[in-house]
Amino acid sequence: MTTGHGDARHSPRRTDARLNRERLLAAAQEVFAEDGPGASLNEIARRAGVGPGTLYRHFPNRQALLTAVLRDRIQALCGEAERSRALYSADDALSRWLGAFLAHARANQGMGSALMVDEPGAPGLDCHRLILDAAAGLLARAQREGTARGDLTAGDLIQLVTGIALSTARGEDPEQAHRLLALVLDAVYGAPRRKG
Amino acid sequence: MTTGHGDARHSPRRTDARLNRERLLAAAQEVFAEDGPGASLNEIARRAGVGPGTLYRHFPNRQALLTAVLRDRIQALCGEAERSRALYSADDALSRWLGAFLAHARANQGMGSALMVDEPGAPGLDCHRLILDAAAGLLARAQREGTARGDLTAGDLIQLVTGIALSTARGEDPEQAHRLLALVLDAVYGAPRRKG
DNA sequence: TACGATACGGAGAACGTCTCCGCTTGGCTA
DNA sequence: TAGCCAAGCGGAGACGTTCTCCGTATCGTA
Repeated sequence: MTTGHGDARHSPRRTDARLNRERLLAAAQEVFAEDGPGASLNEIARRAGVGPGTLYRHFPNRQALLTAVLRDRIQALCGEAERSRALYSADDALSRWLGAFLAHARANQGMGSALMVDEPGAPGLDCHRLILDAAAGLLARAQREGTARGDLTAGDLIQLVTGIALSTARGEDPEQAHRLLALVLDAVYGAPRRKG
Repeated sequence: MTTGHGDARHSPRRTDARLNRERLLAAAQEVFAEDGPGASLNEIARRAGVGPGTLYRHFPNRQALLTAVLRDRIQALCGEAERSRALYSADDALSRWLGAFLAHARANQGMGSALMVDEPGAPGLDCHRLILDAAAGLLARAQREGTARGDLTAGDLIQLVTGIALSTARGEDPEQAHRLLALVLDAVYGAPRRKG
């Protein structure tokens, strides 16, 4: 893995700038977790101990900041897909990973989902493609070696699970997301049913 | 049908007030359709030709305005459930109505969905229950007379379709929502699959 | 140590939500 | 028809948020 690739792209030359960037990411992680993806960027800057201008120089908009915060986790999530692939059967690997993806999207109060849904800039695309590729790999294998139905694209699958995350993100029933995912998985593994 | 019931509850005594309320609703319908549920309330007031204060007296918050705008459509939607019930088989009635519900939620850019997800105040509850009851009626019949699986609640079903609406509301592929709904319907009518 | 590029920070413009209160106006009563 | 008064209007303005601009401070280098 090219360790320096993703990081070097955004790391400033001066050490104080790099430090501020890290402080901003840490603060953003906190505040987003508390107040959701619509949290005040001013508050993030304040908690990071920098001015608003500094925040906006490092991250030109909310989306860029969200993407940066989630980048590591999403990379980890997609790495998990590889491991899942090695450990479990084709169907189980897909199911488990979708569960992890759902948990991730929900834990971030739809932030990750926001990345999938809204994509105003290029930064979101990275994560979108990353997730899409991970899902596509698992799905293709489940279609080849498992029982997943063939007429299903990774994009649709991700969109559906993203929808579950979005609609249950603020709900009070913590089990609901699991039930809905199980329902969807039933469809994924069930034979396509022709409609008369 | 008690025609005056829902209307009388909110109609002001003075005619100018009632007129302003109607103007506000019309403007809100326009602006929400253009800019989504996060549209500027000031802009709505401006386009209605009233001051912001007037808007906030009639509708204390965004949610109340959203609810009022959607109220008629939601009532119509739920009325459609009754008609569907009479015209089609149990399964078809459910499928068709869910399709209509999805179209409604998407057409409103997640407004209707916002009603389902966020419910800070009582006004949202009306619509939520209305929709839930309509869905529950159709689902119960499809479970009794049709092939819908028994371990499924109307709440879960609505939440799932709401999720489709949310995640596809801003998407560019207009067919995706239909595909996702079809997939979900496969699960609804497929036999529950026990997981080892 | 001195210099120049780099980055900081906060003032402030623009916009949004929502409130308050003095003025207007509709509808009832005589 | 005239007059009263409560219901209702509207916009100024307090306050929060996003995002920009530019004078100033600081880092890294020579």
